[in-house]
Amino acid sequence: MSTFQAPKGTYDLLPPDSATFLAVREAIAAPVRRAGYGYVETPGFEHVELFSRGVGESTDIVTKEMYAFTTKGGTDLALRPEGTASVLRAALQANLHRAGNLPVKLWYSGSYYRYENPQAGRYRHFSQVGAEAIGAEDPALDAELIILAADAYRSLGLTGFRLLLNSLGDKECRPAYRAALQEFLRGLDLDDDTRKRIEINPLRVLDDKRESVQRQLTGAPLIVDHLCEACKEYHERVRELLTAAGVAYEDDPRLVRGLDYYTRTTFEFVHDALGSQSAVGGGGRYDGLSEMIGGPSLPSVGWALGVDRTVLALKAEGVELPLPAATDVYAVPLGDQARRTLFALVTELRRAGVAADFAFGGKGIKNAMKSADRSGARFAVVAGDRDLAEGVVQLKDLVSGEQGPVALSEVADTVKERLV
RNA sequence: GUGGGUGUAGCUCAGAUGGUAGAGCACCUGGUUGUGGUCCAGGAUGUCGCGGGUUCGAGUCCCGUCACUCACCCCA
Repeated sequence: MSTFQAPKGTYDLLPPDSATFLAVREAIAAPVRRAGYGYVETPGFEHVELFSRGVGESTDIVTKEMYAFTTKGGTDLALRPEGTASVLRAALQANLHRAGNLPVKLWYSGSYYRYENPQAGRYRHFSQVGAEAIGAEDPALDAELIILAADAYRSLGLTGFRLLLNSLGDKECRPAYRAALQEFLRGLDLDDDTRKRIEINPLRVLDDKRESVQRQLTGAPLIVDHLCEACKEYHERVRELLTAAGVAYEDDPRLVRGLDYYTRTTFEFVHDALGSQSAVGGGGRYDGLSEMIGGPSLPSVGWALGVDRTVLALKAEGVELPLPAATDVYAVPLGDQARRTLFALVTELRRAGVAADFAFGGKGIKNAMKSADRSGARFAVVAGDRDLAEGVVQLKDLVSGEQGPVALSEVADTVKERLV
């Protein structure tokens, strides 16, 4: 232990667990890559305004969870609390939407930061893989993204997740619904903070998990009953396409989500074995966000899936990902001559595409063999003067324990053959 | 921001009513001077989170503090 430890709400990714994280990131990314999404990487911080205008002044994310700071030059920046606003900003800045090939499809993978009290599944520094389809209004696009996310979870072997689906309406129908909801909520017995929320963002009151609040919400007007024809039609198409693709969903008329930019389709993937922080991923359509941050009208849809929480979900379900061995061959030299020869052999094996490692540090054979065992390697290559005089090494199968001489020049081919 | 729980060996954790700190696993050495995983024999390991108080004496009781953790809120 050093004097320092990772800051509150953060943790280090270390072997062997870190391999699972990499695998999860890749498993989530694979389906979107196959669907024509291109990789985008944006800075870890942005102008604070991008988030306050994009994500919404009334959201918790902006009002209390942002790591905001002022630079020496007087610029107000914030560590990114989410990905969508940055990605859209980057696309607009580079005029990707003018290349004439809408939608612009992008995916990303990175770290996000929120100043919150940590608890199970909730960290101040967390990882998301996200995908955004910018500049097209088409229910098939909403469905595509949802299907890709569901397929990603499935490919990992997860079975305990559910998909919650809702529509939040658009600028046609949402204002009327909002007013109706406000009127209903004002008549309830609620605390001051919640009363304030009624005026700023009434929809989010529906999401309150406190029982005292939920009890009063039973007769609340629901957005489903207030959708305009266009939204109703759109939502119905999304649902049809999901069903046709074999993706099960649950209609959740109370699903709101905490970011202001969502319109129409919203969804959340939840996992029931994760305790309080059950959302493993979520997203939705954000038809007005581009204009909010000074761009043209670009109806878009996207999602972000939490890497940390997906890993927790795998653990909760007892799913072990099939991770390839980090090392296939471990070289154990006896004596100086053998060190030179085997080190060269290790380099040769690596260049031939075989994962190989070497007993560094001049340990004794017993220790070196123990290291070979712990490396997870299938084979150990042992050689001393005796073997080298005959131009061979001893190739030992660490699973069966069988060992035999192999000509030095044939080690690579032999190993490759026996590994498959 | 607000509550609850927990801090003892590398890890998981025992240590009623205060009396000089333990187990399992892991680790190291040897049995095998050229062989791991099994087995056998032996071995090392602690500012008992930190600071103060009570006491002849505190891992144990009291106060404070820090860290971790779970939950509210919110979300990935």
